[in-house]
Formats: sequence, C-alpha cells, structure tokens
Amino acid sequence: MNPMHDDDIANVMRALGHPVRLNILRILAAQRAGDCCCTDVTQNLSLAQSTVSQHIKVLLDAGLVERHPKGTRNCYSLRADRLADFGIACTGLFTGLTDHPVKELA
Amino acid sequence: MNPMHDDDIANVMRALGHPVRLNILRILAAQRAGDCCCTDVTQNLSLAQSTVSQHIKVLLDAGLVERHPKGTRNCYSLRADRLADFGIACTGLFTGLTDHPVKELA
DNA sequence: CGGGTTCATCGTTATTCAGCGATAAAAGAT
DNA sequence: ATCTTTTATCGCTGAATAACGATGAACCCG
Repeated sequence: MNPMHDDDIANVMRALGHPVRLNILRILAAQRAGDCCCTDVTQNLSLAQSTVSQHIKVLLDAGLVERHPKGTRNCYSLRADRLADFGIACTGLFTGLTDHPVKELA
Repeated sequence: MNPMHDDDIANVMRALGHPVRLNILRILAAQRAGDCCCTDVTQNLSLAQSTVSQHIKVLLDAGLVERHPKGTRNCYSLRADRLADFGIACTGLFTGLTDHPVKELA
C-alpha cells in the first residue's frame, strides 16, 4: 500500500543478505503455517540453537517473519504481505534504475 | 542465463543493504553511461571521498557496477545484466517462498 | 619538469555481525 | 512440586563494516 522507503528496503536487503537466513525463510515456507518452531529450524541447519534464534530475530526485526507462541514453543511463519511489499519495492527499484530517461538531452 | 545461487544472492542483497549504496546506484543511473566518476558521486552525497570510494568498491565486488578508466578519472556505470539476473533471482525466490505447495498432504 | 586532479588504498576508530556455550524463564508433563 | 522441553537472552570472541583523514600513484596540462 504505502511504498517502502530506502531505509526499509535497505533493512530488508540486509536481513536477506545472509545465506542462512534465506534458508530459514525456505524452511518456514515448507512447513505448515504456524507450526515451525526454532528447534525445527535448527534441526535443518547444523548451527547452534542460539545462532538460529539470532537469525530468526533478524528476520523478525525486518518484518519478514512473525511469531506465534504455542505453549512452550514459539512458531514462526512468513509474512506474505511484507514479502509482497518488498517485491514491489524491488521491481520499482530495478525499473527506476534500468528505465534510464534520455540522459543525453539534459 | 545461469541462475544465481544463494551465496551470490546474499552477496548482492548485502551490497544493496545500505541506503547510501542505493543512492549511488540511482546517481549512476541518472548520468550518461560511463561518464560519472567518484567525485561526481561524492558531490551528491555529503560524505568523504574515501567513504564513497569504499561504497563503490562494495558495489563493484558485488558485480552491480563496472569501472571505465578515463584518463585521470574512473567512471562507473550500472551493470544492467547483473541487475536483470538479480531481479530474476528475486522473483524466483519470492515465488518459491510464496507458492507454498499443499503442505498439509505430507 | 612541476603543479593540479582524481582516486584507490592504508591506518585508525567505533560499531555491528556471526557464532558459540551457558543460563534462566516459561510452559507442559508426571 | 519436580522434571523436561523450548527458547530468548547474556557474555564472549573474532571478524567485518562504516566512516574519516592522509598519502601516494597515475594521469593530464602548462
């Protein structure tokens, strides 16, 4: 709805700027929504649980993921709305960069 | 042509994960191709020349920008091919995340 | 040759990041 | 009430980032 501005875009880009976090997003996408907790993610990643928790926090802070507390576990799922916003912002960015106007006529 | 893999995508994302670098790309896009040098960029940015040079280097290493030495100046321009590759990789990533298959039937 | 530009790089400082183990809190199970 | 599971957070270490000024190399122009 409201377009993301540069700081938002940069924040999301930075959050996506680590292969482990890309993997975490894919892992979350492959699970039933709201049924994937930190240990589930950790078992797919050969990293310490605390490290995975930190990465998830980065995704949380970037707004790409949301938390659903379920008893003793915290389940995570993708925020499709934010992903869509970011996709729109990306195409806007790319076209803005590529659709160079007639720069010769300045 | 060949799809970017995760490390490439993450590298580009990290390179784009700073507002100043987004601005640099826009500045380069607004200039005649191959006619924008480091000081030109610096004059639009209120940052030290060395800092701008560093940011440009990040974009160079990410393959988003290319250098054209012209006498005593180094001119920079966007690499449209890489931007296109990255755009394709992004949409592939987003659809891969959003087009969740029927996860209930596992 | 000598002076002026342009620029990447070096050295420094402060901040952030990535990874780990350990720990404590919260909630469920016995 | 006690034990177990899950998880976020703390403390730590090493590496990377961001910013700057200073410097030297490379190139043009007198």
